[in-house]
Amino acid sequence: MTQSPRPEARAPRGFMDRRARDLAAEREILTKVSAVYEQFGFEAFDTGAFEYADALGKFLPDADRPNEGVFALQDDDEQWMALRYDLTAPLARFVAQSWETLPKPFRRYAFGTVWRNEKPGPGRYREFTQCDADTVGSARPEADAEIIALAVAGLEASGLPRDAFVLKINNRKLLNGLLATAGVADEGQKLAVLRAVDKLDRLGPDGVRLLLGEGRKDESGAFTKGAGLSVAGAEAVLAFTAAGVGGRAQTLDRLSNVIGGSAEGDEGLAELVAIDVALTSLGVAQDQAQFDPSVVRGLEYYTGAVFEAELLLQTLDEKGQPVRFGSVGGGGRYDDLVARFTGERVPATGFSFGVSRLASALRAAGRGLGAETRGPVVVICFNPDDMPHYFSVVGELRAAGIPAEVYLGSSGMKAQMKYADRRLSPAAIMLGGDEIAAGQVTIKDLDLGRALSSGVTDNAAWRAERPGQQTIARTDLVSAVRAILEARP
RNA sequence: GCCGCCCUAGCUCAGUUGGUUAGAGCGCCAGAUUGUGGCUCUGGAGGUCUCCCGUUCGAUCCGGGAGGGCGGUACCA
Repeated sequence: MTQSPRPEARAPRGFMDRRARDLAAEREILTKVSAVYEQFGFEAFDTGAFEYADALGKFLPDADRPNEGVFALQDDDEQWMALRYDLTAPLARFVAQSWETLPKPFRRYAFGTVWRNEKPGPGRYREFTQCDADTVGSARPEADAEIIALAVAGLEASGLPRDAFVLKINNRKLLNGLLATAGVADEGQKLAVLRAVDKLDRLGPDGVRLLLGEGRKDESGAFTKGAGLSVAGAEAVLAFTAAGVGGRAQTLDRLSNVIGGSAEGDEGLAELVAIDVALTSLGVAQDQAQFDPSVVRGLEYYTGAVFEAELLLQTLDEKGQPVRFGSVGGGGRYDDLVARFTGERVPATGFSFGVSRLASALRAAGRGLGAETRGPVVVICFNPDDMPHYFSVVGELRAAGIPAEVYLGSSGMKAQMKYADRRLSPAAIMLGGDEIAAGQVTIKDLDLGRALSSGVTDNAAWRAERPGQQTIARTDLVSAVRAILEARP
């Protein structure tokens, strides 16, 4: 037999192993957010992990670079398939495929894993869970307003404090109108302007001014080419992005002064007015959803309103540096996505957030599942011959709704106690020869012991005291364990 | 993708001006404690010093390349 080298035990980079604590936090988010979304009339919906690559749009694998951006492989009929990189593209495909039979507008939400084949970074993985809610088939601004209200309600339901985040709203048509007035028609130039504005929070107005004009050299000496706007054009864009201060009505007033005149800009303004009216009657407060012209959302496919859920938390990392959480989710109106399949324009709008990102935001806000996940009641194994007794105990406990297990390792008693301690078990059950003969059980309250152990200095005394330990009639097992659980939930 | 820094035990890091057996703290395992978690003490396991090529009598250390990590920048459906 040939000696093959041992594989290195490690997860692929960008892929995460998650233990009970993280999974519990994510499951809780999923449960609470789903309830809110269903209350808004959105139905649960999911698609498969793979799509045919051409359905995913711009990142078409080719023979040379089949995995650029996505994880792709060839089906046995030679068709390229790719793991979905978001939940919107599969939705567009499904809607195009099922348009005739769907109730319209189609309102759905989805939790699902998505994959991106790109360089991972801190807080950036190649596999993660997204949650999306979308309305397909309504061009009304009220559809956008409902998505915004739903996003606010969903984030709040997940446990994010109301003052820990704000939904920022903008409309692509405003900037398009502004640029049209300034004589910018080139799509590439428009995109460069969007990218420049997107960096406002990081580079500040001066850095963005450079990027709107000729370009900017950063600290490392690298040069980024600018959008090539005139000085007047750049100033107009900057004035526009600075208009988002105060309540929604004030921002609208200020915007109408800055935008003035262009047909597309006026259309965008009118949509924001309608959104404001709807939000107000839906009870979404001024400090929960604001208009902010500096919000961009990089994506090319947005055609109207865009939103971003920004975290306002100020926290410090291990080194004491302030942490910018930035955006926890975003979305907007995309009226052209279904048309890629059908040729027919179908208006759509939606919001999306990353579940693990939200979970870490909740942790930072002190609202995460702080407690470790509790272990089961552990039945100590003294002698394998007595297994039937041990299993009848866990059987009773389980039947009473109490998580329980028999220790099935091979270590001695001390190690078994340590095991139960490490699992954060509430209690250990001891059923040695003596107890079995006497029809009794010994129950050790581990929580009580944990509370007392910090004050103990002498090992012999600690062991002699046996805090929280009681030997009772076997028939009282369940009620005694239940008493321990209820005393310290 | 581009630029910079880094890679020694499970983790955090010492160290060798290139010389036989590479260390610490924490963690892990065991004993002291025949059926008891913490503290303490004692002992133990665990390393091709990231990999490959080169220079050298000799490389964990010097040079080149690759891989991985971190930071910045670009991109981000």
